[in-house]
Amino acid sequence: MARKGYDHRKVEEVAQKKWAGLDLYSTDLRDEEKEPYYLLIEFPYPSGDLHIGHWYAYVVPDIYARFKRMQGRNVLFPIGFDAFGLPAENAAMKNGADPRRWTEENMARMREQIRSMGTSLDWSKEVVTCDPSYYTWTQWLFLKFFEQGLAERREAPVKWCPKDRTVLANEQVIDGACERCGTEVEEKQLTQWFLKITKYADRLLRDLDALPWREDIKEAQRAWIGESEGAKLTFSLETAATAASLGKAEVFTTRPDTIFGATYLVLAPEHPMVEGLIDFVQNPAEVRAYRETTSRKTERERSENKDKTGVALAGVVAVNPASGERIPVYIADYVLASYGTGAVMAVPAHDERDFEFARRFRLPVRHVIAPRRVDERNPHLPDKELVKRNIIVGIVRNPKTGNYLGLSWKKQGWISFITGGIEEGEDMVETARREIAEETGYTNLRYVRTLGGPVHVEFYAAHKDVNRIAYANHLLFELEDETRAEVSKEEQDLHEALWLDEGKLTRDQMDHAQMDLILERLRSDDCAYTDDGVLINSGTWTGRDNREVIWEMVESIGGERVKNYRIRDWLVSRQRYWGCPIPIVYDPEGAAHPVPPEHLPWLLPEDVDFTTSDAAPLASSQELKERVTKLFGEGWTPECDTLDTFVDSSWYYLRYLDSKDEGDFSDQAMLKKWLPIERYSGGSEHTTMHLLYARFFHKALYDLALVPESEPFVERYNRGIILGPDGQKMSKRWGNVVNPDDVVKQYGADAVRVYYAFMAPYNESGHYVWSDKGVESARRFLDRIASLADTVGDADASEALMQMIARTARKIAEDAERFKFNTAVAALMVLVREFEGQEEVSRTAYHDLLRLVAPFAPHLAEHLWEETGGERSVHEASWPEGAIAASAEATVIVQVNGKKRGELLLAVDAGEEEAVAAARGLEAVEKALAGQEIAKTVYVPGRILNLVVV
RNA sequence: GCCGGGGUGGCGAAAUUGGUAGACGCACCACGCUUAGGACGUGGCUCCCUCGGGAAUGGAGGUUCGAGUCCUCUCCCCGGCACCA
Repeated sequence: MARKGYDHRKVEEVAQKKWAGLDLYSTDLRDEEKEPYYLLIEFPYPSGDLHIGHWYAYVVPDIYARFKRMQGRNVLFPIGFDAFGLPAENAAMKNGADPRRWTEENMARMREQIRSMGTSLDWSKEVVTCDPSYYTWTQWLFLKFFEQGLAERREAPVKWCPKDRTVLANEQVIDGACERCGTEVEEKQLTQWFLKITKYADRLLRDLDALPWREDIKEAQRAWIGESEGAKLTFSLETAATAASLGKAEVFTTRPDTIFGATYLVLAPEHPMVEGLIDFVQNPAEVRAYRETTSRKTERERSENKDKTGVALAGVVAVNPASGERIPVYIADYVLASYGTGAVMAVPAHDERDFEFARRFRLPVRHVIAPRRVDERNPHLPDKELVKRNIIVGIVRNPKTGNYLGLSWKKQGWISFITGGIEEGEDMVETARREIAEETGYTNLRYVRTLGGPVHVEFYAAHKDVNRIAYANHLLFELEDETRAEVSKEEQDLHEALWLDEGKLTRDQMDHAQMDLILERLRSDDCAYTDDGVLINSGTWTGRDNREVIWEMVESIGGERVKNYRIRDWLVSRQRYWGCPIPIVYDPEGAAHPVPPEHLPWLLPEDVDFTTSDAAPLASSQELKERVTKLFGEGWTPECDTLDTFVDSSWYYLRYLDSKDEGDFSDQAMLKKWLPIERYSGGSEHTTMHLLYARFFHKALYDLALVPESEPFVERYNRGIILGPDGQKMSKRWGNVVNPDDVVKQYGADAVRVYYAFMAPYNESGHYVWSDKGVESARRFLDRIASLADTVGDADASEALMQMIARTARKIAEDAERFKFNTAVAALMVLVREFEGQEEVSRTAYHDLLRLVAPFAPHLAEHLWEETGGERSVHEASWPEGAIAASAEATVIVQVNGKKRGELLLAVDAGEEEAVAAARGLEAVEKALAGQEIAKTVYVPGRILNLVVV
């Protein structure tokens, strides 16, 4: 091994020049021979500070692009720049630079850096979103949306970032703070442009199912869209005193089955009806004050403080459409104006939030769903009379000992709490006191509380010979002292009282099928029961299963079955300069009109003072004002907001297919040929933003017949995150940012590529600590491959080596499909070791090796290919898929009772008898058998032989 | 809290989908080369051990000839959503 590594700088420079000379990476989109493969990576924002983590995003997909080309596919692997955005503007404000120049300088630098990685990206189709030739089509598409009613201007509460001085989309607000700068967002009522993504919520959700994406990505989108199925129910509002009609309030609920338990109604403070109702309430000042306070609260303040607040609309009542009951009406900020109908029917017995509110405002709790428990030890018997009863279960605790009072049933051997039927009109607490006294003698009891609502318990009551349904009400008492009255002879014959410690309170010990609920309710203070069960106190529905009748109930009260979504319309207006101008003008009356297509691109003005303006910077442009006046007339005014940059990036992948076209946004024939994109690789931070927006855009364009498919991306891969060498997120603040230029200077681009490929599987959400040692190790591996060149000769390669090459080629191809380049590189390492064992390496074999190495280390492979007499470029060579001969022999693992005791080299078609005989020849096997008889043998030819001796 | 994804050596990870657990690397240890260090080479490297083996894939059970892989329960970590009715 004479060679001590290679001169990577020279090798890289020469190779990159050679590829440029051969024009290897300009994809011919119209090629008819090769099958197309569209591989997409998220195009970068030209921030100017490309760190080593960015390499991960480019070089690993590049390995795949190169591999696919060698497999004979016509690979489209394009790139561009997402070039509008705030940082350019902020830099401009800070340094007085021009945003366009700042952006262009950064792009120039990044093009060089990305090329230096040895990427095979196709720059000939580059798109730059801030170029008028691009954004003219962004504007054109926006106007298409406008024509379809998918772009709409309306007043709405919006999230405002005071630091960036612009509104934000919901997706850009994280925990009530601006996603970009962390400033707490404010809520403002503004007139803004929205794209109606909510119209597509259902399809965005449904179409996810068929996509072969990772489940966590799909789940994140599902959660973001947030579908819930329920009903809209209408409550009439009237004055309490005179029953004069005050209109109708529509509520959205997912639990219309609990309608009989609605004990009050809540409107969001911002609900449009409230304004009108104020005239009729007895406490208008209070209502106004509450609305004022809530409107001043930020999103974060509202969600941080979950204590319920609200104000009654005194004198207003709502009529329950199911029961006709009149119930009070409140406004409270736990009801959101922006979700559902902005109004809810409150069912404290079966909704935790309503329960909390009811407790605070002392509103009644009415149970209408009873959990169902069936006593499996005592099930209903056929042909027995069914008797329903309301009962109490008296639970008596002795606070001194912590024990509970039970009854031991003499004949039956049961242990239970004290139970008894409630007579018509009898008070439950009185019933319980009476029963406890009669059955146990204890009379000095303090009533503590009732444990939740009634429980529906089904069992066969042997002593009465009937099938029973008991609605059990659990009442908790505490023993005040041991005072005991005498217990009658009859009762004493049936059972005797005994004290149970807490550990005895289990279903195993106690004769109550509802023990789980009793324990749960004893442990924590009672709260809402939100599960399913049997309807009670619900008029004619009483006794029915809630899920069975839920939609019948909706129908019977004139409700409407609807789906509701958490996702809100996409707010796209930005009060910033460096973005795509919204191609809208306003007539003197203030009505919005599209800028006619002949005036596109609707250019971003340049005479803008964006450093001082507090409103939209475009408002300061004289040129824009004059332009509008000139084209549309006196009194017409421009739209001064720009579009969210996520609009620009929602369709860029379509533009790659015809990036220079001045007559259309893309090319229909090419869209048909190249869509959908086979694989889209990016970062997890875009799951509920870019990725969702792009899917929405694509569906809207599909409905406009502008694209041929309704989903843009077949597969989506989210890569892991590269941490600094200290295990922290790379950041200038920590001083742990790894500079790619330094690393590449020392180890070479190929070493970094191999390091990233080998580090871990790509499509996983892991965090990986950057390690110089890892790159060093990758470099050592490359040096070994380079050293092999010195041993290349003209001899033929052994069949064994050629077989190993073929198997490795297949292994890498399989791993590459799943982006598991870590195991692919491992296989290459094993193969290289095999090469190192040869005295002379055959040229053909070595060239095969270089072809396998080429996607990973494209520069070195090219250099060695040329050095050892390869033609043109290794990157034009095909993937070496040799035939793999079936091997005649295989290692069979010999086990005794499932434990490995040895191995055998056997013909793959060896029979069981032969295998057993051979195995018995192994000393370790005989020893393990220890003379015992073989009861059973399991033989999988070519794999395993298990001898079982009981 | 709800939903999703995961827990395998000191670390990154493998494991033909029920058939040799830890491939391939990093780090570490020993030896060799060397004046020395580095680089390189050879070997070792889950734990325990009386050197025959034994235990081990977060934990506890189960199914199976055989379980990292399948089932039940449970603990922990990561991600998403969260006053969404």
